[in-house]
Amino acid sequence: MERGGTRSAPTRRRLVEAAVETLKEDGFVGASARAIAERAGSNQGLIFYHFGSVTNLLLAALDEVSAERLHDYGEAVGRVGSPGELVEVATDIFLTDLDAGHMTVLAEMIAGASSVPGLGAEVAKRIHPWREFARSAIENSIGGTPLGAVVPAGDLAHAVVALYLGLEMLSHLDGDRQPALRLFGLAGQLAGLLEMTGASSTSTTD
Amino acid sequence: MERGGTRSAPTRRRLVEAAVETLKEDGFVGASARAIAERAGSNQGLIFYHFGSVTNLLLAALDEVSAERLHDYGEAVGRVGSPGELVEVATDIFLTDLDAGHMTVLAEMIAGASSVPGLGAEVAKRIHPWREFARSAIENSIGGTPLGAVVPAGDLAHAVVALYLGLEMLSHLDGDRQPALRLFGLAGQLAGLLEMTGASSTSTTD
DNA sequence: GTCTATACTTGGATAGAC
DNA sequence: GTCTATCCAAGTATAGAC
Repeated sequence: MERGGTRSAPTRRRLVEAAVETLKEDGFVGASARAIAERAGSNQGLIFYHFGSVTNLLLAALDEVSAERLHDYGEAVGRVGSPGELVEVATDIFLTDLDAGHMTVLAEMIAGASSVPGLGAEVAKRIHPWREFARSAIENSIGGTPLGAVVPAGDLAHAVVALYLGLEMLSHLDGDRQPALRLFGLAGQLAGLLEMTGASSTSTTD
Repeated sequence: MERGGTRSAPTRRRLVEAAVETLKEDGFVGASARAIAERAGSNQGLIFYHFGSVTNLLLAALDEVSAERLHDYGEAVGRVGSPGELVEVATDIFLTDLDAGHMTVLAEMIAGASSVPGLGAEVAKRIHPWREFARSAIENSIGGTPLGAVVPAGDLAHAVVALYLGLEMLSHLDGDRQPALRLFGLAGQLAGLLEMTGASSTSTTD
């Protein structure tokens, strides 16, 4: 239901969506005010009216993707206990993100941050929740196990985010997602092995 | 010792070096013909004379870094046997690359490839040797062990390159190399564990 | 809030003098 | 092989009409 009077932000939203799409398809370099505005079906000047600068719009795009992804991740991981299940869900998430290009937005913003003063800190701020989410999911999965006692969840989370990012970039580069797929298969096997050797944390009453 | 007559390619080399530095400091977006030429102390037009386009110069820069790195890697890994030693050497290499910004060149080129048609394939071509090198080093290290029988070296190499890339991007983003450092420490511990449980491949005559 | 028009800057690329 | 000058396209950003 729409209000006839103000209807405050349809253009703003369209610009953000267009910015996301442009980052996915044309990368950071291709994400100019003109390119984004054209994709949004509106004009270039509105970007500066609504966001002040192209950079701010791109950050809004990153916020959008970040929020959406973290929401979906939370739903997916909510009902996960064992490491095996976690890997299974992570594989699913990874493939979804890869095909939809969600991570491309992140990767392009990180790389682009090298070129725009001050952007790095803003991007870092927005990546922190991803790492924190991974840490929490990992802790819930291996927190009570011997492995969890040896390997700090925070460090592992950092590695997972980095690997996630690197795999996306390589997959995107030559359009081949097979190597990444095989890796997740491998991770699944290792997780299965882990569940049999170490004590699992799922519903084990001692 | 310099020849007085032709002295064929000093400018060309200076441009390549300047391109490398510019990619490191200002990223793909900042690596314009004018910015590179200024850093090289020569003028913009020479880039097109020598390389035809900025993109070609950037690829030459990537070639340069790639060749130099693979050479150094080869030297370092040449005398490595056990997984523990491999991790040790890898840590050293990683820190060197991180501080020198070698991987930044790679990361920026991969990210920038999204924006320039045809660049992706060229960059992919130049990354292939890195993966192949990693595969070979891994195979030499765990090839004869039980782990090597379960985990394909090629898949692991892909993961290593991806992780390497991802860690560089995250470290570069917020200027904090501590998380990456802790990870390598962790990897060292795991490798040590591996050497004790599984059979090591180093000089074991049965 | 949206559109058109425009100022200003930077960048890729070429021509021509030296 | 190098430098200057220049063209043209694209980018950011603002002003002002609607």
